[in-house]
Amino acid sequence: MNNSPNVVDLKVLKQACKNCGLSDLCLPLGVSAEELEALERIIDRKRPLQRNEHLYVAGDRMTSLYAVRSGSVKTYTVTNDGQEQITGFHLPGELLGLDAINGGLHPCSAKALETTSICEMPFEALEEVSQRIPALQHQLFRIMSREIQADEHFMMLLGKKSSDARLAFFLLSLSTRLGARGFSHKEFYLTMSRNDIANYLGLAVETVSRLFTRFQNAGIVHVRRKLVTIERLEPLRQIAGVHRIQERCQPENQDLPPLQPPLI
Amino acid sequence: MNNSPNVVDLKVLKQACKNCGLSDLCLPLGVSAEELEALERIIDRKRPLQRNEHLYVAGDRMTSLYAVRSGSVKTYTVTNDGQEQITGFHLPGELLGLDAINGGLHPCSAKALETTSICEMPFEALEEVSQRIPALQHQLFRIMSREIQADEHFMMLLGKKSSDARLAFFLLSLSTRLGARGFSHKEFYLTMSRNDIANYLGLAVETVSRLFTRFQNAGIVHVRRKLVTIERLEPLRQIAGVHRIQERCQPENQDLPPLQPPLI
DNA sequence: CGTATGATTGACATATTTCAAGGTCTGTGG
DNA sequence: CCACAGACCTTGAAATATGTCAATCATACG
Repeated sequence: MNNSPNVVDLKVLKQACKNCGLSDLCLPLGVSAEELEALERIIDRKRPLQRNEHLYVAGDRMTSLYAVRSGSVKTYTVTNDGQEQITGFHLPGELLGLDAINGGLHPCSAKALETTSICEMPFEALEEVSQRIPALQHQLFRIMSREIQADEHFMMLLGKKSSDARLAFFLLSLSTRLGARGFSHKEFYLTMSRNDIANYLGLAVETVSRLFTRFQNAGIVHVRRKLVTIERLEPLRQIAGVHRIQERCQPENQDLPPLQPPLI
Repeated sequence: MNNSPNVVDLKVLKQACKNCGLSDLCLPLGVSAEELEALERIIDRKRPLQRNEHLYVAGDRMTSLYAVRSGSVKTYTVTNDGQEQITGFHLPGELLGLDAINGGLHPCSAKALETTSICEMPFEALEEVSQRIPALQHQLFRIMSREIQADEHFMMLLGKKSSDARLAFFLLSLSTRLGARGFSHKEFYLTMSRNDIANYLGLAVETVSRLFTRFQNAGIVHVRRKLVTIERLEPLRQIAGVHRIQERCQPENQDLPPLQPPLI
């Protein structure tokens, strides 16, 4: 079935891009069938990570990029005053390690939030292959560009948006990304703790907790521990002040009471 | 002197990468002399922009990346509730437009803060050339990676740091970047307004203004309108809680009064 | 089951924003 | 060259969103 010359491990090859449901989210987008083979040859599938296991830690030499196949990963740095700062949560189909190309060392650590399987792509090989396959090079540029764009968007969130807008955005982002991966848009498990969410969004845990209760009392979401159900999408969008990227900006955030003010 | 076949405009060619003092900050880093020629052939130098002139506006089709040659540029989006959000200030040697590769449209607008000259690099040509020149491809990956890394760092600033840390970081960042470009580390003009700074740092103008006075009263910087003089670097670093990237993290932020508390 | 960890809730503290006023440049046109 | 207008910046006082501290509660896990 697979005529690759270097059959090291059947399990590895079975999981290659061709048969991966994520291929349209991940690298192979826009890469032809033959080109895919060249790509597959360099991609390795690591043993799955257990919850809390590290994929790499800050300071590690960067040798590969990684794609999440299933599960989820958080990346974080430790600031010099010793506190953790989460830089991102990564879902299936998303790439990890792009921030390390520049310096050759990982500036962040990456830790599995649940049992997670990962594809490893040795970076030098990836560069070499993308040297031969324009579509792959282009795709890599696109992926990095998308990351930059997302970061800019997130900077706006942190710089200008209130706590409720941040949480709403966070939930919508998860919903959209999980939806794109074939999971439910409406109902999902949070694989990260409230602490992680707060940390990521630049808020205190208590604030996040209060917001969940407020959202729930307002009938917008239902939250039971880690399980989130989005009940009404539109209000959530309003709260997030969604900024549907790539759309002409018309003031859409007209009225709507500010989420039942303090909601005493 | 230049044997390029398509001599359209002498002025353009005179300004090519080879003679550009910024080449070690900009694309050509790590590109050999011959390779440089191929690169130069596609780089165009636009007429300088006047203050407040746009290089592109959000929604424009992306055709080129741009490098700042001299002057400075701000990039910003307008959120759907109509307020501007500045996503970055760009100094000589820095690239613009990386966030647009993904969608093909510029998600931000770019506006000159002063008279500014720009190199234009048609993106398709750039991709094609970097297909042939591994070092250029690598350099592009690195530049995008660096951008991602910087964004992550900035996210931490916005999410976790106090207003004084933000302004201190901002001043240090300008100082470092200007220094790398041959300008003074210690004394420079702010080409952006207080409003722009506040907007960028996620603060109110008034807060920025007060912080400048506080820093000045503490003898850390001297500020007279747009002219900033850094008097004492270390305290500024302490306030910023510098996170010297790529260094082993040891708590270095020990004591030092929190900038003469409220400084009544 | 009991313990530990994470989540929630309340009361209080505070950094930063908002509102309001006044001050200071800078460029323009007389 | 001067006067003026408008933008920009600074400062103070009051308001507020969010953080901090502390206690309780729920859940998961050994």
